[in-house]
Amino acid sequence: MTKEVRVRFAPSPTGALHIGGLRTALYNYLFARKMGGKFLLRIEDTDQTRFVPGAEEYIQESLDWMGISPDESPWKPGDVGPYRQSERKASYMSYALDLIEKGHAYYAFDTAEELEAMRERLTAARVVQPQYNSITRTQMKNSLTLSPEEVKERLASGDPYVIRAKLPLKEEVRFHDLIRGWVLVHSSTLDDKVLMKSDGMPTYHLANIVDDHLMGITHVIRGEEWLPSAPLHVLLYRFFGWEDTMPQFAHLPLLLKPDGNGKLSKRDGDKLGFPVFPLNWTDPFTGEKSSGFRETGYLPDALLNFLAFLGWNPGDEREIFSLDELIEAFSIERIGKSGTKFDIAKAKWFNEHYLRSSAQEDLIAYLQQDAQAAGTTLSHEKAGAIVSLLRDRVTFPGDFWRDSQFISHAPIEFDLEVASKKWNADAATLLQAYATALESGVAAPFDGTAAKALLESTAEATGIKLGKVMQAVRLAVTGLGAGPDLMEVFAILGPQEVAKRIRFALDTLAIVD
RNA sequence: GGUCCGUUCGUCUAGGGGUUAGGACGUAUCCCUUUCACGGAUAAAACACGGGUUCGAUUCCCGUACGGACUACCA
Repeated sequence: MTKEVRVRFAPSPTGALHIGGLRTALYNYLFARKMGGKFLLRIEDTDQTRFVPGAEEYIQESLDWMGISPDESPWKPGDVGPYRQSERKASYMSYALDLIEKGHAYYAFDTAEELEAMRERLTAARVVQPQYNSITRTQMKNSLTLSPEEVKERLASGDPYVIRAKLPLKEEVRFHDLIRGWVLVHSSTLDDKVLMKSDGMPTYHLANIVDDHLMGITHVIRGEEWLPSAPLHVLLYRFFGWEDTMPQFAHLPLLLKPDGNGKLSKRDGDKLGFPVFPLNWTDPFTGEKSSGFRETGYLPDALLNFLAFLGWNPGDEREIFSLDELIEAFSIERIGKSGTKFDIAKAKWFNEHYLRSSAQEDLIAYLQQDAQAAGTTLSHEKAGAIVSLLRDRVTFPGDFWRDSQFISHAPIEFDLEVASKKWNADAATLLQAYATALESGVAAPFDGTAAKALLESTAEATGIKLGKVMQAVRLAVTGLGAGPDLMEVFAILGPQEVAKRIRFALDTLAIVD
């Protein structure tokens, strides 16, 4: 029997969860579900200087909103907790000491100034890459160069120190990445990374390996930015003697800027006018606000579908996938290798698709909410009519309210360009007659068909070709030159309101032809 | 600079030694239609470059170019 698949999403709570992080979480979730395994959330808060209040909750809420909640998390602990690294602090030191005992790590007492001096010295000597490594450590203050007595003394007197990994001078580090294949790195290009910081907290590298091991993680699916440090991680597994249970790695291609070059960043969203975060976020320190996909009007299913296809595809030509279908179709092998530019137009297309297939009642609820927020109320019936009218023409739920303003408000001014082209004596004659007919009372129900029949008979009676004046009719009643089916609009407005608007237009618009 | 990773239409991608290099978004045109959308149809649009290997390379290999990540007591 094979081991149960366990994967984790391990963000740091340093701000709003980036959309790229959300995609990483999604892929982890899909893989876990596909394999019948578990998806865990571990908060990597080992850098207390960067901790941002609210960030954890933001991560949780984002995942919940997307429908990809973890099976185990700080809020839903399984039996390998705690799920916050700050709460696991006590355990890391013993692992670091174990490494020292095995000869794979050492104490280092160098001050920031000494490290800086070392880098300057190496740069001056034209060393291409000044780093703390198997060569330079022989000239630094650490437990490899100092006498055992002095080390003991410094430790006892509370001298600040870090623990560094002792990397081999010459060794090929080779590991298999599920997405990239074999990756080969020579240990001489690696440096002696800090494992334990002087504040007693582990760095990412140590905490990550220890926790993944302790939590039984079988697959590490993370961003490509981790690829360069993966060899160090492999070495650490080896040092600990955990190589046989080392997780498999899969390094995801990055999300890139839509235009030029580089990794997609917060600024891009601001600049190009689309969100790069799942939810709205206000930085608690600077007060800076960032908009979210949710508040912009993206449906979770649409965002899910869009995100899944940024770097992955099912291998056939289907594009619309529910979460369940994504789970069914997902495989790590089909994740691409190259970076992916973020194209918001495609996201909109997905959103339109999902919006059109949404339940009528949901859309009515959106519209009624917006109306309420604007200080009015819309009856369920009227909201329903508006939703039916606009359903195929909107991108976001908020568009229902925005694009139906002409229904809630009679025009006070008219599109002058359309007026100059389309408003003429024939139109005025027809509208005059139509308004009179409406005012003299119409049989209920006044639906789109009835409105149209009456308009057609009026046109016939006045001898005016309807096709020639339709746009003028629209202009008179809505103030606009284009829009949804006019007769349905009339039905929603009702005969009295239509007549009233026509009278106003007749009084206001000058005949130019 | 160094190390590592990558490169098929504008974008997301399928494909893979011999194909009219397929799909989707976007764009354009046409149809539908009282307008605008929706929908339908059609079109323009790609294998970064140079060497190999091969009967044949977009596909395999090597270079070059370009892009990206990393290069902290951040993750």
